[in-house]
Amino acid sequence: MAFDEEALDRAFLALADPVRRALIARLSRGPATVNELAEPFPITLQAISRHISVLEAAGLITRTRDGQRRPCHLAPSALEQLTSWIDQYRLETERRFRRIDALLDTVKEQDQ
Amino acid sequence: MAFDEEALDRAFLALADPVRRALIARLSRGPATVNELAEPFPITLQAISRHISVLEAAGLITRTRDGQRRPCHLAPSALEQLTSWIDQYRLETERRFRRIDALLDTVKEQDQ
DNA sequence: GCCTTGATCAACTGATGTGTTGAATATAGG
DNA sequence: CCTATATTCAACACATCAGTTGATCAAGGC
Repeated sequence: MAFDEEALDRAFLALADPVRRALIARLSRGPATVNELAEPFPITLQAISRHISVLEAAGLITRTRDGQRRPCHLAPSALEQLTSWIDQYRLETERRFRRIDALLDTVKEQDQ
Repeated sequence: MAFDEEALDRAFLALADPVRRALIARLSRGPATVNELAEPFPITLQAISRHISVLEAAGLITRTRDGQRRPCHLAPSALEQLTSWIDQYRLETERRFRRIDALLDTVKEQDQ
């Protein structure tokens, strides 16, 4: 289930916020409930709840049910798809740079 | 020069738009001017010019000068920093998953 | 049943993003 | 010089985002 354009929009937009990135950092160390996630932040629980919804809609986290709690879990496969998207262009550019360097070396050889 | 929080905001926000991602895809195949970049899109040149400014402010592209043209070049090192940011949390999560799997295997052994 | 706790929904505000049009700047080229 | 080309600036409209407060829903514990 590769990301379509709208899913990429949602995923990158989700990462474009320091609070949501901090939530991801926290979740990389293990699952947590909404209350646990909200605790370190100076903003309301409702604001954190909405940040979590954004991360979930972006596919970056999943949620389970534990009584009245809704624990959040990081979704590493979604993160992996984002790095793949970025890397395809980064690697293409780096390959191109290497080809240019090689060409310049060839010209320099002929110059001698 | 690692990305600080605001630089991450700008970089991920820059990627959270299909036009800007298409510009990056185009630039991965080589440098291009504003006019060249704008050509495939149904929006105004000014809108593309601003998208390019966003990419430049995010550090994802650099610009040179060629007479009246301002060619754009993709900056692979900035892309690399973004994948590094994502990967630190993805890899931590995957390590944690493996530890849990190993623990479950141990329990299963003892159960037999 | 009833109150508490965990979490979400709804409505509103202020800030920011994305597009437009029209004007301005700067370099190229005859 | 003068005009055409490449690009940007400025001002505006419209949509979306991030935060707030107040109300609501759902599950637990007694």
